[in-house]
Amino acid sequence: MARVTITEIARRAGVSKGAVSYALNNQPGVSEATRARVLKVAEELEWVPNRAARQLSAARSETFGLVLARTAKTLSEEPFYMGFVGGVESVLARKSYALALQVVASLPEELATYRKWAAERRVDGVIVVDLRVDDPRIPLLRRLGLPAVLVGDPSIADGMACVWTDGTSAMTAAVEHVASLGHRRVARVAGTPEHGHVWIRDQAFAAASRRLSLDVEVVHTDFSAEEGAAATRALMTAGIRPTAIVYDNDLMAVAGLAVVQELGLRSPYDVTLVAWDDSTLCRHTHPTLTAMSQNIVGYGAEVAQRLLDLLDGARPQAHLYSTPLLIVRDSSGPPPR
Amino acid sequence: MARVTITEIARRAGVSKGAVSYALNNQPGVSEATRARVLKVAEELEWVPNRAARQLSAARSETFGLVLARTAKTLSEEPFYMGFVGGVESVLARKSYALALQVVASLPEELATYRKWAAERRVDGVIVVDLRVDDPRIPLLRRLGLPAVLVGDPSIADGMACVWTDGTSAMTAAVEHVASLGHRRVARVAGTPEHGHVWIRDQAFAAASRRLSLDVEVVHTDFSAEEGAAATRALMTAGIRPTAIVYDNDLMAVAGLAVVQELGLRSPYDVTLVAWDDSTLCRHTHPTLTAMSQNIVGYGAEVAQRLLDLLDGARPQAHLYSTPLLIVRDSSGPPPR
DNA sequence: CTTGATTGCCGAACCGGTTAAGTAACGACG
DNA sequence: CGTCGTTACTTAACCGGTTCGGCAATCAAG
Repeated sequence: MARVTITEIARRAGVSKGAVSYALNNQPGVSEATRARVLKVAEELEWVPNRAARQLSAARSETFGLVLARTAKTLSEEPFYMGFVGGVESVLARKSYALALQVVASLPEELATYRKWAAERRVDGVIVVDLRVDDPRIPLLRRLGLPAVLVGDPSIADGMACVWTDGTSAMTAAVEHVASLGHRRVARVAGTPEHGHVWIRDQAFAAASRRLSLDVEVVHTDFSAEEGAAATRALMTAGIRPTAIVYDNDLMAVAGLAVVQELGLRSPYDVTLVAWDDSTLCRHTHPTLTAMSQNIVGYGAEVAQRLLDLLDGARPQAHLYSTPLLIVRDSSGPPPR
Repeated sequence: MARVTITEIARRAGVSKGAVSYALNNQPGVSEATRARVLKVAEELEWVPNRAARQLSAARSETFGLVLARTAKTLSEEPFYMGFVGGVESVLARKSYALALQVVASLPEELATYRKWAAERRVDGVIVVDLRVDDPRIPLLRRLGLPAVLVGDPSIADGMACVWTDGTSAMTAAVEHVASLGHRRVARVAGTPEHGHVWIRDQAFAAASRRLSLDVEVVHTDFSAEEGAAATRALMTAGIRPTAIVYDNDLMAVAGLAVVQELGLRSPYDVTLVAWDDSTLCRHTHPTLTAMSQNIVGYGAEVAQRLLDLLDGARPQAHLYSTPLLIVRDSSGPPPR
C-alpha cells in the first residue's frame, strides 16, 4: 500500500500543496469549490494525515500523557486506574487525540518522564493523578510549561487546573451515617497520608468525629489488600474493638470483610463496614458493602475534557466534578448489643 | 526553555548537522574524537531527540499500540488488563518505547483503529489481546503489514507471532483436581465462547470430564460479576446442584462465593470453587479461593519483548509463556455427604 | 480610470531529524 | 610520483505536513 500524501492529493486536484493543507484543515484561503474538490480527492484516496509530519510542523502532538507511579500489582488491583483511563479515552477518541501511558515505579521517575516528554515535545499536556500534599510535580510542570490538569483538591493544587471530588463532604457523610446508626467507636483504615485525598479525608474524619464526640482510631496503610486485612485484624482483635470501620478503598474493605468472617464475626451484626470507591466488587460480596460511590469513568472523561479546554485557551480553574454518594447496603447496621 | 536541536549542537561542536547525527547514533562516519566532543556538547545542552522529527525521517515511531475492545467497566473490574499493561510497560520503558493505548467499544472500531494507525504510521507494531476463533484482526493486520504479537493460542493464531499459556493443560489440571477430591458433578462458568481462550478451555473441560466420566454443565457468561453471580445462583438452586464450580475469571468466582453464602451454603463444605487468573482478590475472601494462577505482569512483559524481537527481524513464532499453576486454597474440599 | 482592498492560490521556507552522495585530506603502494 | 582506497567529514535532499510572503485577478470606492 503506497501511502498517500498531500502532495499526491495536490497533484490530482491540480492545486498546490499549501492549498490542500488549507482545504483539509478548514482554514480560509481557498474557495469553497476548491475545498470541496480537495476533500473529495482526499476521501477517494483514503488520505490520513501523517502524525509525525503534522506534529513536526505544527508543534502539536495531539497526544496527552498519563504517568502512573504505582506498581503493576497495585494498578491491576485498584479498579480506579483502568476505569479512569477508560473515561479519559472516551473523550480523547472523539477528538482523535491519543493517550501516552507510562507506568513507572517511583515519583522521581515520574518527574523524569515529564522532563523527557517536554523535551521531546511528545505530549500536548498531561493528566496528573495521586496528587500529594506539597506535590513536587506542580513546580516542575510549571517550569516545563507543560499544560496539566491535576486530579485532586484545589487546596493542594496551588492554582493549577484541577478536577476534584468533595472528599470532605463525602467523609462527613460517611461518619454521620455510622453515627446515625448509633456507632460510637469508629475506625478508619486509611491509605498513605502523603496522598492528598487521604490527607483531606483524614482531616474530615477527625473533624466530623470530634463534632459527634466519637471514639476513633485511624490506621494508615499502603492501600493494599494485605495491609487492609492486617489493619482489620488488629482492630478487631484489640481489647476494645470498633463497631464500624470506614475504608479508603474497596479492595481493603473486601479484604477486611474476609478477616471479619474468618474471626467468626459477622457484618453488620458485629461490625459495620463502609468501603470507598464503589466498584462492582462491593455489590458482589456477602453481605454487600456500603460504599462511597463515585463515577470513576465520568471523572476520567471530565478531566480529559478540561485538559482539552485548557489547550483551547481556557483559564486554569478548579472544577468540582461531584460529591461522592453514600450507597447504603447490607454491611451497615446498628452496633452490637 | 529554548529547545535544543542538533543544529545547535553542530554549531557548538563546530561540525555539520549530519556529523552530529552520525555521532549521536553511534554510526560510522565520524572519528572517535569528534564523536566524544559531540556527545559531550549534547550532554551539556541536555539534548533530547525530537520524536516527531526522528519518526518522520526514520519512519519509526518507537511506539507500540494496544487496543482494548472492552467497556471501561469491564476493564476496571478485570485485574488482567492493567496488570498486563504494567508488564508491557516494564519492558518498553527500558527501550524508551512508548505505548499508545486505545479503548474502544467494539471489534469493528478496533479494526478501524488498526487501519488508522497503519495509515498514520503511528505505531511500529501492535499487541493483540482477547484473541478469537477466526479472528478478523489477523487478516487485516496481515494486509496492513503491521507487525503484531497475538496473545493467545497458536491453534487460532494462523501462523502469526503469538504468546500463549497452556489453557488445555491448566483446565485439565483443574478438572483433575476436583475429580481427585471426589467430585462427580462439576459445573463450569465460562466467558464468551467467541474468545479463543474460553473456546480452548471449553474443549479441555469437555475432554477431561469425559475421560473422568464426570457429570458436567457449562454456562457461558460475559465475564461480569453480575452474570457470574446469576449463573451460580441458577446452578445452586437447580434440582441437582453441582458440588464443584470452575470459573473463567476471579471476579465471577468472588461473586459466585457471595451467592453461595447468600443461599446459606458454605464453601468448601457445600461446594468447591475454583477461580481463574489468581489476583489478590482470591487470597482475601473467606474462604480463600483455589485459583489457576498465572503471572499476568510477566505475561505482558514477555509479549512486549517478543514484539521488539519481531521488529529486530525475528521470525514470527509461537512462544509458550507458561502453564498456569493451580493454587489450592480453602475453597477446595471433598463433596458434601 | 486609477487606487486600494480583498480573494484565491502558488511557491518556498520551515519543523528537526536521517541519510545518500560528494569531497578533501591522507597514507599506502607499485 | 601518480594512483587508489580510506577516513572523516560536508552538503543537500528528503520525510509530510504547516504557514508566510507574494502575486495575479477581481471588485468597490473615489
